Amino acid sequence: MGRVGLTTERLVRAGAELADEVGFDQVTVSALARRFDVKVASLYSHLRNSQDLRTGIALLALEELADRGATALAGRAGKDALTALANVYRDYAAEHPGRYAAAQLRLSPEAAANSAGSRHARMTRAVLRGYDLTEPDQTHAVRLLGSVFHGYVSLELGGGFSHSAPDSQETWTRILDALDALLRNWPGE
Amino acid sequence: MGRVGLTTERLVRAGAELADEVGFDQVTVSALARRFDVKVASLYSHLRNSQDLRTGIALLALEELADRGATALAGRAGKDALTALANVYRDYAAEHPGRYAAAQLRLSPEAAANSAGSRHARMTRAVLRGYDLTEPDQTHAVRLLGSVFHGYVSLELGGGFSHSAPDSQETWTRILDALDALLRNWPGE
DNA sequence: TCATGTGCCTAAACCTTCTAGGCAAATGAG
DNA sequence: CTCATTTGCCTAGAAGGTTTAGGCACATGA
Repeated sequence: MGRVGLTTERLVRAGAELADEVGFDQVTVSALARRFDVKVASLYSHLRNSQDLRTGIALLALEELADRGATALAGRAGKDALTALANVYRDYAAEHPGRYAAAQLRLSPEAAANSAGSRHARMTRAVLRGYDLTEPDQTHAVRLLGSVFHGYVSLELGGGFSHSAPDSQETWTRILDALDALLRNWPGE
Repeated sequence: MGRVGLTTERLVRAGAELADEVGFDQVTVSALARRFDVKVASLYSHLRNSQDLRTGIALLALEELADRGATALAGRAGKDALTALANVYRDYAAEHPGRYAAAQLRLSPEAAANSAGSRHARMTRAVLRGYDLTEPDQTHAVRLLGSVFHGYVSLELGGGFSHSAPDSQETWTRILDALDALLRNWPGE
């Protein structure tokens, strides 16, 4: 039996693909071993445990999302930037539902610190530079946008908006309009 | 060995408690059997399978949430109603994190039809009666509120807003102010 | 060409899910 | 009250996932 050339990197990537195909909670060390046609124990030279694999997929997803966000925001401002960033999350979730689910994994403090989480916060702040908000309102707005993006995408992914009129795309567009209006006219205290 | 008096009902309730204590994804038929000091196989007279248990917990959580919502909305309108319903979700998630996680479970179409899901949609519509929205804007607004409530609560539960200023309660209050302002001034097309 | 280390292996323990079949306690009919 | 039936929890066991320990062989660099 020759060597297959396993690395943590390759395992995490394959795990991410597996997650998109069968769902994040069906990602198992055994299934991954099958995919590489290798015995299960062999993976434990590259992974501390199965949680390690899941964390790796989560970190990968967060990086990919941040990369897409950075690209989308380049050269945009105001509502254009808002829409672009919002669509990054929604489109990524549609293309990679397993990875998106992974990105919601509760990370340990150390893992969170090493994650792209802060890039996401910074991107949202970048969007808000197009609106006239100062602290602490800007932080409130960052959290609102995070909530809406995450909430909408995960309800949509769960099938919450399918099979009922009006269609989800229409609502999405109108919600972004509404957020833009709200940010331009943020209520003072 | 006497009989313990297991029923599906009791198992689901105990499963919900277990979920709140150790997390929804740690809820297992084995752990439940341990809790009743009974052999695992005994539970299979009352549960078709472990997914059945999880679904039962999800349905219980949705009912409890809807009950709390109905109580909170009684006699309230406008922003008062908006705040009351929003706090139902947030407080329930804080008190019962495992059950709240269960409520996010992707249900089969049949289970969803038997769930309290439609009560939740109706409650949100009831809140919106205090604002001047007609279809299809009302549906857009229902979806926005669902997204914000769910998104905020799940980010908060995941620890997203802890250990950074301003504190989460402050943001929550300001987000509800902002949503109220937005609904009173919903942008037309 | 040999020494070393690494990669994947076998073996085995332990846990969770789930099915089949059995005994005994509870229940209800006569 | 007694007996038949139902029901509740049991033992046994298969199948699959996680994880550790230890081994052999292939790759690498001296």
